Amino acid sequence: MSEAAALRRAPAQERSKARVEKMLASAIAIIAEKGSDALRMNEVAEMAGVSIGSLYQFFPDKAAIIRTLAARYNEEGRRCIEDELSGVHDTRSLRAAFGHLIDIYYALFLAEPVRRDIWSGMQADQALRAFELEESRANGDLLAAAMLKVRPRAKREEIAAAAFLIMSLAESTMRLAVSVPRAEGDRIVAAYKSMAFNELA
Amino acid sequence: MSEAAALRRAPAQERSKARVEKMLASAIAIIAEKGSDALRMNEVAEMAGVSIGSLYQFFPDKAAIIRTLAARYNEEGRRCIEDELSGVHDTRSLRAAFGHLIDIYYALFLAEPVRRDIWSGMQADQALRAFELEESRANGDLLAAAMLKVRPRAKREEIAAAAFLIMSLAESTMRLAVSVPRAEGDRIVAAYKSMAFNELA
DNA sequence: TCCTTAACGTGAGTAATACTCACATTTGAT
DNA sequence: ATCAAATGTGAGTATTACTCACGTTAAGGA
Repeated sequence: MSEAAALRRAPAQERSKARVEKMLASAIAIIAEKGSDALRMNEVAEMAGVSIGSLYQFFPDKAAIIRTLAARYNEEGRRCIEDELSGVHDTRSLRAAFGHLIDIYYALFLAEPVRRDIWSGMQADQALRAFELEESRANGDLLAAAMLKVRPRAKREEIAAAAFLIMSLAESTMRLAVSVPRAEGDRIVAAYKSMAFNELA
Repeated sequence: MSEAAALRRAPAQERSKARVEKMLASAIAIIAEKGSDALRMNEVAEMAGVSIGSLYQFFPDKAAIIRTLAARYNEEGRRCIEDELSGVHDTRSLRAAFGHLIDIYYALFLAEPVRRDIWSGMQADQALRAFELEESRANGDLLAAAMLKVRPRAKREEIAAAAFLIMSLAESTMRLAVSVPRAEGDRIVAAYKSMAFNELA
């Protein structure tokens, strides 16, 4: 899985597996409390009750921690997308599925501020920004497949670009929406649904 | 102006004014060559031919340099927006103006990679992210005014939210478009125009 | 049960870099 | 000419990501 690539060495024993999870949980706790800008490797190690050396035994660098967490959030999002789009067979169901998907995403962002803070951490590193782009592309491919079902005669390249854009901007919209007062965020999400609906089919 | 707030002390004499400009020019050169992740304060000072102390005499921290550069790019963008939207009087002219605006923006992003790299630098700091949000809001207000001219009976709050979103996502779209091969970028920009058109009026 | 080996664990130490500060120099006004 | 304010300097400090030489534990074979 994608997590493996981020790790310097996969934990083989149960003992170390639990320790790695504790490191990640500590990182989440710190990000939740102080934001990803304030994530300090020594603090992660201390909170997890391990030495700084152990932390680096498994994570090659700080970006690897951010990347691992992002991969988990992305995987959760990916499953939502697949679930929602699997039953699409016409324009009506595509729009319904997409609208539902946006609602779920928005609820996730509202409930878990760490989701947004992780993203901030991702932007600090060139490699992480590239990773984020790949994830959006994968999500775009899923949407493109659903759109092609509904509009089989459309140009594939245009559908692919539109789908990529729609999924990528959905993320941007969520980050924007949770950065402003709730009432305004709701209006922003509604506006995005409206924008995307016309482009879907 | 907004630059003043970013400076620790405004240069009063001609001599220092020129030196500050040289510092900014050096920062741009470094970002253009190696990206904003690789911006080093000592290198900026060295390239500008000043001591590290002089650099900090005017810029309180690294973020201030990024912020000053971003403010200049934003001001240029703001003027484009005002110019284009000033003549709007109906749906047709609003769409034409917006389409033209996007084309200009895209051309700017393609011609000046530093524009995108500056943005990456902005995301590294909480205060800079907040600054970026304010800028998008200001741009959104300009668009909202034009939209209200065309749709005077619409709810102001909804127009404001839609305009804010459209301008904010326009930036996101540009960054995405210049991150992929040119042909794909063109399709993405076209898709965004199409999405936004429906929401404008 | 003992031995071997690989996995795991440690934390003082290194390197890079943002930023400071005590002091020197230059400029403009009187 | 003289003073004060503005400007200029760079060695030094603080922070923090990351290393490495060495110690400890667990699993498997004899």
